[in-house]
Amino acid sequence: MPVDEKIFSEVKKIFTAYLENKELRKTPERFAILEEIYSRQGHFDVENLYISMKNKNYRVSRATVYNTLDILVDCDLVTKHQFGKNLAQYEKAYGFRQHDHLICTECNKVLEFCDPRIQAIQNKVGELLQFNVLHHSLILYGQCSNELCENRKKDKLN
Amino acid sequence: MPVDEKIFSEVKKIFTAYLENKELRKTPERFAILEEIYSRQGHFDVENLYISMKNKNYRVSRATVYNTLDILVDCDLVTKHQFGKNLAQYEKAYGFRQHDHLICTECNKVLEFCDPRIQAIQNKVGELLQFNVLHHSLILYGQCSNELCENRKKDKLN
DNA sequence: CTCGGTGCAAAGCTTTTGCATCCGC
DNA sequence: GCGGATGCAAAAGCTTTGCACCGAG
Repeated sequence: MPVDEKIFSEVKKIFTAYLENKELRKTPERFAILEEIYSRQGHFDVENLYISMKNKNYRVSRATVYNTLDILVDCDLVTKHQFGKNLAQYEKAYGFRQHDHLICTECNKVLEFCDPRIQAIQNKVGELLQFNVLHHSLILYGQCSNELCENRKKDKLN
Repeated sequence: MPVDEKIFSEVKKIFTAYLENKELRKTPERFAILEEIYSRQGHFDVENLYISMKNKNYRVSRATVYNTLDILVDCDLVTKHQFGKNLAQYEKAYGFRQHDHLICTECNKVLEFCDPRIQAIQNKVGELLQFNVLHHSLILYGQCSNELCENRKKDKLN
């Protein structure tokens, strides 16, 4: 079984268990959305996802996409990001290493990185301020190196 | 001179220099907005700020508030946050220690903290990925201790 | 006097809501 | 069959835009 299918079957089990536990209905739309998300690469927003499903002639509404994403975020199968814009970005979360983001303020490129010290900070701050820290969001903003930054290339041409 | 007035006079100088450097006009609205921001405590959103100024019978428009906030964020006198909601939160940034945030997912309380290791992470990741990291946003999400969490208190009463 | 900035209102976008219909349990 | 979930469209909420007028340089 390919890695992706293996992950998807695990994810489906987790989602099923979560829905049963919360006494929510196991509708075909919810599983179709989950499948669509896990077949994608990288970040996406609600409109992307909605259009993709429409293009596959799947009958869904935006309302259901929003509803299902909320549930998937709740059960940690999907992560929601607010990268400074007013458009929520989402990302599949199971079976992929937890990571943080680095965003180029010039070309909007998003890179990912991991640093174990963040976990340490999370623990220390939680202890200090008596908070039960469950998750975090760390975004570094800057400019990527000249060779890679598309906007700077354009600037040079002008 | 009180601390706040001293800070405000410094901030005004910085803003003036920035506007001159960028060849932007030094309009009374821009300085009134800056003053209103620096006379506030904690976080605020555009509507808060707009209403406050209206209540003081100052004639401003939302458009000007948005425009001026963009400029103030550009020159680092104001910080913009997206705390997971689709409503931008702002905060004065000069003369106050740089810090990060801890948000209670139950009662939405926002605490602040500092940890020098974040600077180290920022430097290391920047070097590793060839990024010129300029600033960051770290938000920890969790639940505050029972005694402090208003929502849990309410839950207990019900 | 010029043209950037402002106020106001309208438009734009993302997200939420209301309601009739549908279908999982 | 009941009541939660869905689809659709309308509404809501934040932000941006267009345009006439104002005023900083």
